[in-house]
Amino acid sequence: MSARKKPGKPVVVKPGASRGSRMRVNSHDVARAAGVSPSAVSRAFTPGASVAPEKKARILAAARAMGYRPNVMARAIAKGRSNVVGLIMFGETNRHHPEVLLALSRAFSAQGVRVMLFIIEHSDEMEGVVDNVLSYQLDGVIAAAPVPPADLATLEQAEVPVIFYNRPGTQRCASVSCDHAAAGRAIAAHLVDLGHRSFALVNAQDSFVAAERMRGVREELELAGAEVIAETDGDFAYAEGFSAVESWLAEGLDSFTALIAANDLMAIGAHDALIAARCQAMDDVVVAGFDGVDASRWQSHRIASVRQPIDQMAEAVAEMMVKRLEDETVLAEYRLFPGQLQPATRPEALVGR
Amino acid sequence: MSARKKPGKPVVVKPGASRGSRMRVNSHDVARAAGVSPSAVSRAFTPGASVAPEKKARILAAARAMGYRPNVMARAIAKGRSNVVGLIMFGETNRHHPEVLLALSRAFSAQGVRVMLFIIEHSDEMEGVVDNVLSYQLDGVIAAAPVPPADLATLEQAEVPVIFYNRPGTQRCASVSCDHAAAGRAIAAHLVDLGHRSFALVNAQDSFVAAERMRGVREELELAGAEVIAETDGDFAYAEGFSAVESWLAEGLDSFTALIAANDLMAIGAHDALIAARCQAMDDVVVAGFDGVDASRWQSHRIASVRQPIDQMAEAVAEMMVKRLEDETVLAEYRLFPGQLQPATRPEALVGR
DNA sequence: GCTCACCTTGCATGGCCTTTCAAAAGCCTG
DNA sequence: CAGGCTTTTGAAAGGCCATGCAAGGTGAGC
Repeated sequence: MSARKKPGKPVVVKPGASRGSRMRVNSHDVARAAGVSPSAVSRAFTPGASVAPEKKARILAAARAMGYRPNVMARAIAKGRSNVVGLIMFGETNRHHPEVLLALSRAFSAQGVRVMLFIIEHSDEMEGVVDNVLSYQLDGVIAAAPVPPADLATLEQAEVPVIFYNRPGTQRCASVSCDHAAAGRAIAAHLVDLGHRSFALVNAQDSFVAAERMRGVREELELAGAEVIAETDGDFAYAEGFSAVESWLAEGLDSFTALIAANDLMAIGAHDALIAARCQAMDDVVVAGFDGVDASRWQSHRIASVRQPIDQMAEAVAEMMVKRLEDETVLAEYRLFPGQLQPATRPEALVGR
Repeated sequence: MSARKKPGKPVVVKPGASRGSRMRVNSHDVARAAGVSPSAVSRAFTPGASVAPEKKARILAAARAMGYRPNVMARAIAKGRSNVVGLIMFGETNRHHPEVLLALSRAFSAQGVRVMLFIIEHSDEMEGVVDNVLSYQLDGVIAAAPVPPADLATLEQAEVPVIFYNRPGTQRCASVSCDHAAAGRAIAAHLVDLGHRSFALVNAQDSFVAAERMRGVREELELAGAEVIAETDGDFAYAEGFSAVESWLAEGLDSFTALIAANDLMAIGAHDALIAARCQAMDDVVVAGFDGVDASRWQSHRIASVRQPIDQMAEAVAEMMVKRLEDETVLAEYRLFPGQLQPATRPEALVGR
C-alpha cells in the first residue's frame, strides 16, 4: 500500500553516515539469511562453541556468500581482548637493524596476533603512545625502547602486560634479550685470541645495549691484560664510526690493532675510515661490531660481529605474550639468548697487497 | 575510596572475564563522578561538540583523575571509522629500504592515524591480510606490495580505499609513486654524460619498480647510442648483484664501463664483486643503483643513485588518505614524485692508485 | 516407556560509545 | 516581561558481538 516513498522531502544524507553504518553486513543479516538467531552466527565463528555441525556449515556458507566477517572491534569490546599488541620501537632501531621488526611481525602473525606500530624518535613521545595503547585497548606492549617509569606505571595500573625487548625487565615486566655482555666478552676474546692487545672502542651513549656490550668487552680485555688506547662515544650511526677513526688518526692515535664498535654500523663506518686513510700502518686493524646485520657480511667490509638470534628472540616474545594473555597469573620471565660469533675473516681487499 | 580490591575471598575468576570487563572505567563511571550524563562525557571528548565549557572542564578533570580514556574500539563501532589504516608491505622492502616504513609511520602518526602492520613474504599471504583488513574495520589500506585482482575487488566492494605506494594505481585506487622511469633516464643520462658507452645491467624480475627503472634506462641508452653488453636478473639482494658480476667476469664479459642495477643493494653487491676481482681493467667502471639508501653514500662504495623523496611521498600518502576518509567522493589521484640524482663520486679507494 | 543427561538454540543482557531528538535552559530583543 | 532563538542536556536508540540462562530437543540407559 504505502510502500511508495514520498517524492517530496529531499532527505539530505550526510556523506558517510548511512553508508558507513548500514552497508556492512552484520551477524544479524547473516542470521536472517541462514534462518537462525544472531547468537548462532556468533557461535559459528567461535571455535569450540556449541553449534550443530550442519547448521554451522549453513551459517558459514551464508556468511561467505554475503561477505560477512565478524567485526573484530565489537568482539574486542565484548570479550575485553583486542588481539592486537603495540610495538614500540625507535626509528633508529629499524634503520640499523630492520630484521628485528620483520621477525617480531612474523612471530606475532604466526600466533594470530596483530601488531600496531608505534615508531618514536624521542622517548618523550612515549606519553602519547601509552595513551593510544590504552584507548585502543591493546592487549599488550612490546617495548623495544625505554619506557619512562611514569608511563610504565600507567600501563601496569591498567594491567597491560609489557615485554621488554633487548632491555632489562622489571619486577613485573618480562624481558627477552640477547646476552649482550656475553657477546662483548666473546668478541673481545676472539680478537685477543687473534693476538691483538691494543684496542680502540667506539661506544654509544645512553644505551643499555651498548653499555652491556662494552662492559663485557672491558671485562674480557682486562682479564687478558689488553689495553684500550682510544675510546669515544657515538650514536650508532655510520658517520660516527667514521669520524671517530678520523679524529683519532688526526691526533696520531694509530697504534691500536683492533677496533670494537657498539654496533655494526659504526664498525663499518670506522672500517671505511681506516680504508679511506689508506694508512699502511693500519693494515692489520681488525674491526668488530655487534648485531650481525646483513651489511656486516658484505665483501667490502667483512667485519667481525656477534649476531643476535632475532628470530628465536621474536618467537620467544610472541610466545610469552600469548601465554601471558591466556593466563594472567603467569609470572614475568626473563629470557636471555646467546649471540653467535661471526669471526673476522679479513677482507680480501686489505690482505696480501 | 573503595577502589581497592578486597584481598581475602579467593574467588575463582575465569582468566579475563571479570578483569577485562569491569576493571576499566568507562564513560558511565566518569559521568556519575562528574554528575552528568554519559552523553555529556562523550561530547566532552568530541572536538567541536556542544558542551558548556565549565562542564567540559569538570568532566575532563574527573576523567583524568580516574584514568579514563574513551574506548576507541567502541567509538569505531559507533562511528563506523577506526582511524587505523593497514600497511601492506613486503618484508624485503623493509630490509632493503627501511626508511620507507619509518616515513609512512611518521606521516600517518602526524595525521593522528594509526598503522596496523601487515608484512608479507609472498603475495599469496594476501588473502589473509584482506580478511584482517575487513574484520578490523580498517579505514584504508596502503599497499606497497601488489594486490591480486580478486583481493582488490573484495576491498573495493567493501569500499575500503586503497592507495598504492610505488606501484601503479587503478581506475579507483589512488597511487603515490616515485617516477622510476624518469629516474632510470636520469641515471643513464648521467653516466652517458660521463662518457660511458658500454653498459651492464642487473635487472630484477617480477617487479614493477625495476621494470620501470630499466625501461627508462634503456630508452635513454638507446637515445644516446650506448650499448648494453651484459644483462641479468636478480632479486634485489646484495648477493645477486655480486654474483652477476662474478659470472660475467668468469665469462670474459669485462668490457663494460658502467653498471646499472635495479636497486642500490644489488649495485653495492656488484661494486664489491668488481673490487674483489681486483681486475685492473675494471678500474673505471662506474656503478649505479636506485633508492638512495644510506649505504649508497658509504665511503666504501659510493655509487651513483637516484634518491626517492620518501618523506614527501609518505606525506602525500597520508594526506590523500585522510582527505579521502573525510570525503568519500574524492577521486583517485595519481601522484608522481621526481627522484633526486645522487651523482657518481668515484670511491677514493679506486681512483688515483 | 520413562527419566535423566546432554547438546542446541534463542532470548535477553552486557560491553562501550555516538548521535538523534526533544525538552530545558539561557539569552537577547522589542 | 513575553516571545523567539540558540545552546545545553539527558534519555533512548543504534552500532556489533559474546555469553549466561533457561527452554527445547535428542538419545541413552533402565
